[in-house]
Amino acid sequence: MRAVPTILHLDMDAFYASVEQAAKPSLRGKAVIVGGLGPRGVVATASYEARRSGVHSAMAMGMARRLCPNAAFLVPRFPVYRQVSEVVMAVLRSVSPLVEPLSLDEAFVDLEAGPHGALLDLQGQEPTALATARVTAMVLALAEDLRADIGRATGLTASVGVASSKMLAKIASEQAKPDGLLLVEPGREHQVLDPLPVRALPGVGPATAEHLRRAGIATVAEAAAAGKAELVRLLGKAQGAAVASMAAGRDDRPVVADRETKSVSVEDTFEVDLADRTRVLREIDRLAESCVRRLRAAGKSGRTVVVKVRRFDFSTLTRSETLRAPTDDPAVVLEIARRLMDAVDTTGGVRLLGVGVTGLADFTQEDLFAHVVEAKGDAERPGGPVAGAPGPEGQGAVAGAPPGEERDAAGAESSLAREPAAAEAQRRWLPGQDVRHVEFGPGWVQGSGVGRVTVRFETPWSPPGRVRTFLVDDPALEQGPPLPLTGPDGPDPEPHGGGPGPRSGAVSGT
DNA sequence: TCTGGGGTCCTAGGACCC
DNA sequence: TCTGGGGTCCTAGGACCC
Repeated sequence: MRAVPTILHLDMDAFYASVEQAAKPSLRGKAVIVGGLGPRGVVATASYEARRSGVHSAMAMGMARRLCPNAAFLVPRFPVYRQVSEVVMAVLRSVSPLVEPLSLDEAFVDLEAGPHGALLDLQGQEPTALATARVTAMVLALAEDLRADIGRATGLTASVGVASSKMLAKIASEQAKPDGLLLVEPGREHQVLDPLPVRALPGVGPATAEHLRRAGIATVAEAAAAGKAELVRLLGKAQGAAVASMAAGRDDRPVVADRETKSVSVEDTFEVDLADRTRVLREIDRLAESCVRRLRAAGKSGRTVVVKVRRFDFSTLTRSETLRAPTDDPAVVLEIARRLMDAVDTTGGVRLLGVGVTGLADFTQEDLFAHVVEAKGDAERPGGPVAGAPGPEGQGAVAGAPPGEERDAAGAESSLAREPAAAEAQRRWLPGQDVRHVEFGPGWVQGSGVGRVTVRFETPWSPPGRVRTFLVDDPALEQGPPLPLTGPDGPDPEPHGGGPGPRSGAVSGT
């Protein structure tokens, strides 16, 4: 807990949806929903326009479509989000080297570690009202500059919270949304914290909140009043103590810049449950290879292999095996994953499969992939996609060939090769995806079906563009590269996304 | 409406060792 | 013959976060 509000939390507003609105002029001011578009997809991000219809993150896509049928439903474009995220993090590092990213769109910054740290430090002085007011004014100016810099660099809006701890900085940025700034003055922490539902505390999710509610604890003030002993009794040692501290406003967690990766995993939910054992094992092979490729791209090896199975009824189990020494050999991981799978009953069908590696160590060997790859199709070749660059996310596997046609796991022919043309077209032209036409230039897929694909031709820096329809196999149309958000004439002066105009202020006297 | 994918941390029981 | 306590590792599951 600091005497001075020098921890900053920044959160991009409706990040994925705002990137799409910036990239696609025709979507600005419209409801945009980004997520898995298949029958089992969920919402990753909804624009504020879509949220007005009740759509939110993690909602089943089916429900989102019913609540907001006229929204634009788009597949996520992670390479673009990653690129924008790097720009955002670079702007944050211009203020202080101590930046802790929490995800692509969120980070903590420790301002005391930066060039302004000395100025902000009260240097052991009494935190007089005057000194505190001076520091508060400086931090507010700094944070407002930061938001403006991010607007200029990305064309997007961000919300910022500043406080004397991580917890309060994060709560403040939440309250500032969208496109706002909120600073919690030292001494006013309880004013902000006490009335909030316990759910607002980090680490208190639906299950814990329900547990506390049954014990008559609904707000942070009530949790604080309950005391540590009672909370430990209710929630267990670690969580009880954590909730007691947080509720009392105590949070001394430092901002940590370089957190080590502890596990790597890959999983896939299938559009239709897998019933066939052979198919299940083939998918395990694919996931294991993909997992090891990412492991090696990160320069790591691991000791424990984990497989994850979600059955038709959503019951989920994991099976793991630990080696004596870490490996990054795909053949080893593959063999263990298969063996673990042998002990799992999949009667009734499998909804999701996953393969992961934990117990990571820092080493890689070269060329272990060579022999595994030989019999595979182009899609699975390593060294194609750059480290960590995903293919289409959340695509899973489409219902494959009918069971009668299944070959054994070693079969050289991939199921993709025998996929019906219509299904192949469906996966080739996904809404939101970048395309290029030899005559009309760059655009994006608006939709496809019955042998046609509809494309809107526009770029981040053009006015809203026109829509044209093509045959799905039109040779003039191909996948395109994602375009940068900032056009040839430099960044857009008007940030997109967010909602109402900027707001900022400090929590001070009532 | 029907529930993604990538992670982190904690708990608890049993094995094993001292 | 009956019975220790503590530490560490492994496995499985669950809550939580974005």
